[in-house]
Amino acid sequence: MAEVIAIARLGLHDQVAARLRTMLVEGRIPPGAKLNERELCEQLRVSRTPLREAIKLLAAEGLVDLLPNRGAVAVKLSEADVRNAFEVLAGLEGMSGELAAQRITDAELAEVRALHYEMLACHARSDLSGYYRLNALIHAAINSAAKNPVLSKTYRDVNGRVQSLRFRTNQNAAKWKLAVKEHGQILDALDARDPPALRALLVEHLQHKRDTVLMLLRAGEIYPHAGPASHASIRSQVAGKR
Amino acid sequence: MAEVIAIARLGLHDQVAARLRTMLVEGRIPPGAKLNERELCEQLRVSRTPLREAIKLLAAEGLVDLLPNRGAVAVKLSEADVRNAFEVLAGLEGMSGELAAQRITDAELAEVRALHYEMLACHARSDLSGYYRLNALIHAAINSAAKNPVLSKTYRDVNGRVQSLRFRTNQNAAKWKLAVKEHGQILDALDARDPPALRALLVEHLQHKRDTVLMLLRAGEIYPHAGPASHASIRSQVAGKR
DNA sequence: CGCCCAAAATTTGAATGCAAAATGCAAGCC
DNA sequence: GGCTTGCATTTTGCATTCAAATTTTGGGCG
Repeated sequence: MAEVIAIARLGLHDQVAARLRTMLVEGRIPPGAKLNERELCEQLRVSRTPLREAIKLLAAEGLVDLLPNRGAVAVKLSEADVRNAFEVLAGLEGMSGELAAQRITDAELAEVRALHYEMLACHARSDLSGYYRLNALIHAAINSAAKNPVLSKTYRDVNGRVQSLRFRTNQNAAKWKLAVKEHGQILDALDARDPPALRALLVEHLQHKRDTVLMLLRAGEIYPHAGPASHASIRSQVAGKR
Repeated sequence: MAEVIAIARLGLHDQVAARLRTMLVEGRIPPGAKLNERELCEQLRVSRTPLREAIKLLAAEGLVDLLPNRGAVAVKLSEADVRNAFEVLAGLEGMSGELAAQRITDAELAEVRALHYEMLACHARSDLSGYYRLNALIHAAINSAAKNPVLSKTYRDVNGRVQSLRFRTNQNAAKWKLAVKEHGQILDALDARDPPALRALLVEHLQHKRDTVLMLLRAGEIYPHAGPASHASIRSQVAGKR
């Protein structure tokens, strides 16, 4: 009997962090909101200690800003923050593709192809949430094929910052179709083991995603209706700390 | 009166984290060593709570591995870990250079040049530690000139993982001279605002640094004499978590 | 003599308690 | 009447305490 129990092998602070992460990404804790410790304590039914540890973790991940003696607030990304994050993300994803095209195994490629077709199925059914799930899996698979755990972790870190925005992005049909087309080209480049091509495609893919997010951000469809200037300024200062 | 006082506005856990970081980078806490909480508590004269928070932070930064219910250990980088970290670092630095060449201001360029000459002075005097300091400042300046805080933070995060190795690297004269020559070319490319050239130079520069570190790592001059296989395996598993 | 199991001791994880800082409010002052 | 100042309340930060898990050690058994 080997791995009978793999449950509860997780620190409490990790569970709390995971739940908070979900709440932040799904917008249940709106951007700019203060994270009241006592409130969250009784809501999550845990003590303050693991909660505070979780908050520290999220601060390191960049999902909340930690103001000394003033608690934590959910980050409210400015347009510049989004541009910066996607710029880095594009670089990392391009790098990931370049390496994946060199190092991917036949088995891994087959799996990516399978996921790709599943994604096409979701697109055909207009199953947006399923599409997003598969989309994330495909990118994760490519990332994994790059055979560089440090790269994967770094990508996850940066991606976590804009994940909440991507989550709320409801693409229009045209954008969606373009994204699907790009995914086809990505698969081709991967199949041809063409590093520069894959890099270029992924960078372009991310740029399109960035444009979509920015457009919705400007239209105020993501952060419903709020003054973006207020906390955005401190945000920038905090980002350049240490 | 604007910025008269900006003192002591630092949380205790941050101070502790900073000291631990130094201890780890300088090797006062050797790689692979267990971090005993009680021990460090009386050594740093703080309670366990801020210490634990600091350790969690360092774990997020990748400087220590956090084993559930078993405490933290200082990371002992395997050769693969070093390769991976430098691979990402080269990508980030290349990206940084590409952007810096586009966005650097004349004033920033002048400052980089000044730092460069200071570095040459250190080289002439065989002042290694001064050289390292200036070298770090130059790279930070280029990073800063890229005008992307997310990129800067990401670079710092990844760099922190191998900083302890770079710190212990005593270059030989030939390697040193080559590095200085490369820095000259880097300055030229920056001066010419040539993004692709600067990218290529920085990537190459990082690769050379990687080779130097790897050579010393293999020779056992960095991790004096220990079985690298033991903890390296768990290290890899831990790296791919979440 | 070596191996395995069990109980003690150490160590980590979580909860509570206490002190300090910040926020909000109200009264006094200009 | 608006602004500042002092006090009360709330909230955060750190220390201490309690509980759970792990490692160690001692003894018994094969």
